[in-house]
Amino acid sequence: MRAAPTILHLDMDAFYASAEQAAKPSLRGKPVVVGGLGMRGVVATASYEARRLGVHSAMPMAQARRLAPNAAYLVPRFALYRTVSDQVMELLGRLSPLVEPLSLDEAFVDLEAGGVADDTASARAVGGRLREVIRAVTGLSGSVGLAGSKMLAKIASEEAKPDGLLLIEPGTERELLAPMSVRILPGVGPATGDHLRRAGMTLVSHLAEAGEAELVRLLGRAHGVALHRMAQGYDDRPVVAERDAKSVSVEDTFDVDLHDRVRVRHEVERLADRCVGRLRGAGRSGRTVVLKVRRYDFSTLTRSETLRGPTDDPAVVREAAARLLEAVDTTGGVRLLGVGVTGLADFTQEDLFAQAAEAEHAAGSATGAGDDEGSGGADEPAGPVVEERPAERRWSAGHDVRHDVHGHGWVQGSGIGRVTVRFEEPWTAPGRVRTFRVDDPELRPADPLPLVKDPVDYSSWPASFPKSLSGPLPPEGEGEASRP
DNA sequence: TCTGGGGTCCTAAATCCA
DNA sequence: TCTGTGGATTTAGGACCC
Repeated sequence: MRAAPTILHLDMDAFYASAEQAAKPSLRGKPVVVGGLGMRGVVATASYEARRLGVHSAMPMAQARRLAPNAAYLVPRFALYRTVSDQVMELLGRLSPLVEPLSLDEAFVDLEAGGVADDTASARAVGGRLREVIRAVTGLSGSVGLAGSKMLAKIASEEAKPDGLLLIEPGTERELLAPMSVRILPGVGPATGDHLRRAGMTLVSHLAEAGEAELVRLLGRAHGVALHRMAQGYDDRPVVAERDAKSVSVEDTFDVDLHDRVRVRHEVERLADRCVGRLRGAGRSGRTVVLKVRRYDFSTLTRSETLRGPTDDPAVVREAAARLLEAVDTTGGVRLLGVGVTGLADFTQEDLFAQAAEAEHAAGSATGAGDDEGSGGADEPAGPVVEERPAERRWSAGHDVRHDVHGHGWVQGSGIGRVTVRFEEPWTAPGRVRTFRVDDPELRPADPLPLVKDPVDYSSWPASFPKSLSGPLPPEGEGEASRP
């Protein structure tokens, strides 16, 4: 364990929901729930207003609607979140070459490796400034945890939420952890938590007292040893930048269970194509193809097949997935299908063969430009299934639009030939609502607007601060959450 | 009243091989 | 040649994370 608390964990507060509130002034201060709107959707993020009503992530959407019938329900807009995330990660990258993103809204930063902090005071100052800059650039708040290890930095940011900063002083780690629930430790989820509770261990102090041998007996080698160390506040995992993906997968849950075997086969092929599209988009290839099937009763099984060498050929993956499906009993219905590829490589063994072959008969088997993300397999294999694309434009709730007369807005809802739009921009007051025919020629889909109109120039941060923020450093912990 | 989608890591059994 | 051992690889499943 390093002496100084120079590992920083940043966690954006209720990220998706906050981004939607920043984009849509009329939703600020109101409960907002972002997640899948289908009949089998779950909550991805709930705003703090919605959390007060008992809504939390991973909750079935139907349950959320009962708890918060008046909340705004929105589908996630990953393009927007990724844009904001990129801004945040770029700022973190200025603090240190060692930035480890965990998701769109979370990352570790090794401040010491970046040379921007080497003691408690400087770390706290950098963390505080970072929060200011993130707010100025993105319009959103993030919470910061600072400690001598990843685990403790993450626990600190968790405790600091929302919109706070917490630094764990060196030497106070064990007493801080001791009275906390075992569930705060990374790797202790519902199952392990239950397991430990049945053994009489609910607090971190219980784990430390139990001893390594006992935990290993209970949880197995790797988990037991790791947990015992964590319980004592000991964690020397380094911050690792740029970790390569180890697998690529796609999956779909269907609104109603699939019973038709032909349809199931067809969906598996589509998933295989989508998976390969993503794989190619990342410039990778993979050797092991995995099929995932969730049945009507939620029982889940996987089947996998390892090829002789890595591939990024859609036909190869499709055929492997189809073979795997042959060995699966789907009577009773299929709830979810997934296709994945693991054993990733940066090259394809068949590359040379494929290139030679393609050069030969230039008439060529469909190279297919299969790199499109999302929009689904463009070219269907010849078959009787002709999917009619709905001619009517789709206006999905929450998405941005532009009207020739009324300007920028977002879709509040649509149905029976009508679409309702609220006209407002991130920097305007809450706007008016108007309703149009779905085929109104003056109404078009639009890209999201940036959340901040004229961001202060932070291009030289952290080397220097703009005038408006270059006052003296706040005294210890001012304006930040203090330790409970 | 049900339970998303994208990943990671660990375990254990079976199998193969030197 | 027979037997045993130990490792690596493949496969399936489970837990966990955001």
